[in-house]
Amino acid sequence: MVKRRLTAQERYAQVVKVAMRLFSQKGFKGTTTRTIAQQAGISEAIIFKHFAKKEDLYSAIIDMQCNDRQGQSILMKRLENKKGREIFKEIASFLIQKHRDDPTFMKLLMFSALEGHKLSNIFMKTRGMETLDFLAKYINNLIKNGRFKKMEARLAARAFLGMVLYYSITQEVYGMKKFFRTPVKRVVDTFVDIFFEGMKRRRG
Amino acid sequence: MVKRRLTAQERYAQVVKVAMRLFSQKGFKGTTTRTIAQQAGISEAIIFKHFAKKEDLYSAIIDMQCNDRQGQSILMKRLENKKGREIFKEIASFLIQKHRDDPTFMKLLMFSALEGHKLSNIFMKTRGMETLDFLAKYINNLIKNGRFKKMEARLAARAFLGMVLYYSITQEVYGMKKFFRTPVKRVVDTFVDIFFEGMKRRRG
DNA sequence: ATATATAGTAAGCGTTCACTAACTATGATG
DNA sequence: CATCATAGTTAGTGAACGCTTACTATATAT
Repeated sequence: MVKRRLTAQERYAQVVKVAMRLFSQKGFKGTTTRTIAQQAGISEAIIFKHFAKKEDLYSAIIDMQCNDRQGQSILMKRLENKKGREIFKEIASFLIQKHRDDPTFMKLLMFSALEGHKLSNIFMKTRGMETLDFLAKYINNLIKNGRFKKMEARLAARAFLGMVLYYSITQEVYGMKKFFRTPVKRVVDTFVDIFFEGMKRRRG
Repeated sequence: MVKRRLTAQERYAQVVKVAMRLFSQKGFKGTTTRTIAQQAGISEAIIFKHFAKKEDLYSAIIDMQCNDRQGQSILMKRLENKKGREIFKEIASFLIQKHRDDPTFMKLLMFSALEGHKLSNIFMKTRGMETLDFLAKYINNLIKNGRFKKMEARLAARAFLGMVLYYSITQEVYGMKKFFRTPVKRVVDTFVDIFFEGMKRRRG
């Protein structure tokens, strides 16, 4: 088994991947370039051939994550044949499962926001807002056709995303999954039921 | 203006306070003992007279925060004359306002969870669970007297806290307050309305 | 086969980190 | 006023940090 020499692009991508994992586990300050090099199986100098400064690794991660529409398109496919309550169920279970299977990006985003890097800013302004607006738009439709009561749609969207994403944060980051092992389906059903019933327009 | 020499206890408390502020701004790894000393107006060596290791500052913060029942008792006083929907409104506005006025502890807790310190673990196991159980118990009462539908109370409590706390996180940590300036009252009314109506038992 | 571009390494640079030893200044007490 | 416990300082320590320099190994093109 001989290690093939990687091309610049391959190595670049690998280092970004390793850095992302480590930043999400230990934070930017908590991750050393030495460790990144070790985990990537190369010498430190190689990292600095590709990235002038350690900080530049963060920019590369931003590019990668902001351009990666894979997760979004998977979700959109899953939403195609759904409507009403099922839309919210699909979104909730998608998010909870995604973060349960791999909390890397969620943690990275939290670290980024706390450490004041641009990643969280850029991501929130683009992808975060997209998600919020998508939900708000959908909620607005339900308001217009009278199934939901009049309501500030974006605020309602934040309420829904709050239930779901704070659940993921407490489970995966705050370690609640050691104490609460409720099946995803029940969690989703409960959250969506509360939200959907709470949003319903009622006569009288 | 001559600086009085502080007693050991006074200095101890001051250093903990400064450390807490800095840890919440820059994280544990991102805060140097030099900076703590500077901000406290003393030399580094003094810190190590009180705390054998930098890590011990974290333990001191845990003690301080876990024993501080001030916020909780203020909230309990405010809840005394309230019932029904007003309880949830009071809790929501208390949490949102508290974190808006001073997000220090929220950020500290997030950093602690991400950096894997004991603070978040201990706090969640004690105070976090207390809050959750308080809410769950209250929700259970409303279920028993038939105003709320049958429901896993703890999960419902997490849904409500999720709306509220994720709102605070996005506002204060993810920088959403630059874009969303909705008055607290409207946010609280919206969230509580969704939750309370969503939880209501309905005939038929 | 040889030249050339480049992936990769070894070794160490100056700086900053957590932490310490050896000392000095202050203030309360007799 | 002298004593003495202790709050506080100065000036470092070795180790670890981000980053660089000067070099070697390997794949590819002619």
